[in-house]
Order: sequence, then C-alpha cells, then structure tokens
Amino acid sequence: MVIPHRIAEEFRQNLLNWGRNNLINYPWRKNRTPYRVLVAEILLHRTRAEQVVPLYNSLLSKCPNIFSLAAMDIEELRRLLRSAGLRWRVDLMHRMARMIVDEYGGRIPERKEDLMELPGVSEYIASAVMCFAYGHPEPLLDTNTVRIAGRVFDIEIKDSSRRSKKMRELMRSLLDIEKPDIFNYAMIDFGKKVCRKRDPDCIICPLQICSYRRRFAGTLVKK
DNA sequence: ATCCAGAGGA
DNA sequence: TCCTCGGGAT
Repeated sequence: MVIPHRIAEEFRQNLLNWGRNNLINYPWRKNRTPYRVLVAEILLHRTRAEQVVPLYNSLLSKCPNIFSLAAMDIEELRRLLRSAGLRWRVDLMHRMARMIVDEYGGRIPERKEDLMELPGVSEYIASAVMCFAYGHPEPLLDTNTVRIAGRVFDIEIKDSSRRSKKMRELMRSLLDIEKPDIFNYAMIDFGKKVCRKRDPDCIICPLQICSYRRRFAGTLVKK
C-alpha cells in the first residue's frame, strides 16, 4: 500500500495543523529526558494515559533517575504501581533498569537495536524513546495510529497490524521528518480525541479524504 | 462487556 | 501467527 506523495503531504499538514491547538500536555511530554520517556512509555503499555498520570508522578518522585529505579525495592515498586495492573510489567521494568546500569553505566541506549534488547522494551517503546527523547524520525504503531491510517486510507486493520512491516512502512511515509515528535503526538491525540475507536467525531474531523467518514455519515443520515 | 501509547511466549 | 496479561474507566 503506497500513498501518493501529494496525499501523504496533505494528510501530514492537516494533522500537524490540528495538533497545533489540540495536543495534550502530559507530564512526560514536558521534560523529555530519555529516562522519563522510557518510564512513561512502559507505564503507558496497554494502559490509559489518564490513569498513568498520577502513577508517573509518584514513580518519578520516588525514582528520579535510572539509578534510583534500579536500586528500588521490588516489593515497594509493585505496591506503588499496583493499580496499573500487568504486574509482570513491573518486574520487567526493574530488570531493565538494572541492565541499563550494569551494561550501559546508567545511560539509556540511543540505538534502537540496543533498546529492544532491554526487558519489556520492543518495537513501540524503542521507537518512542528514539523519537521523543533523541529526536530521531521513527514512526509509531499503536492502537491509535494504526486505526487512523486504516480509516483514512481504507485499509483493513487487524490486531496484528501493529507489527506489520507494510503498515510500518506506510506510517513511515506519512511521518513528518522535521517534526517527528509533534507528528507522533498529534497522531496519538487525534486518535484519542477525534478518530476514536468507538463513536468517532467525524463532524469536526479536519481530514477530508477518509472513506470511513462517508460510511459513518451515511448511517447518520439514515438515523 | 469492552478497551487501554504492547510485549513475551508458544 | 496465535494467545495471555490486569486493574480501572466507560
């Protein structure tokens, strides 16, 4: 699935323009050190962002850097993050912190291959750190961004599409090379606020080339 | 009941 | 290329 350059550019500019006034101001978007981005992305793993905010703040006050996280008592860490569920994720995060201290002297790797060697870190979290912390133009495939691409370009989306290489190349062709972080934030927030999974707000959608919109509008008229 | 800024294991 | 993990919000 190749998107014509002009269509991709139009999509890119429309999305960036929407993001200009609609990006959400999460705490992990303010001071984007590699450690803070990494911790946030792990907490955001299959967990709603609004639910992560208080946990992220309390975790960072307890563990302001990778060394304090690696030295943190595992039981205390489990208690701190209990309400987020996915308890095994806490153990992976702790193992990850110790590995970064032991093998990288406490510096978060800047190579994607190195990041993906860390426990609990795979394609998405590695790409997020590369983009948001280090400024590299990596596309992000998550539940929001894949859904948007599927609707806008009329591609059938399965749960496995997040790991699809073709979908990744499509997302890369849409990505804004100059502002990859803003583009990815805009994609995530647009998927959350407008192009929602349930009840998408097609009325205010600034993107004009979506086939899903036409189908949805049709059902609205019938009603 | 369904879904959530996915990753690990089979 | 399947499936499971998890508490919490809607």
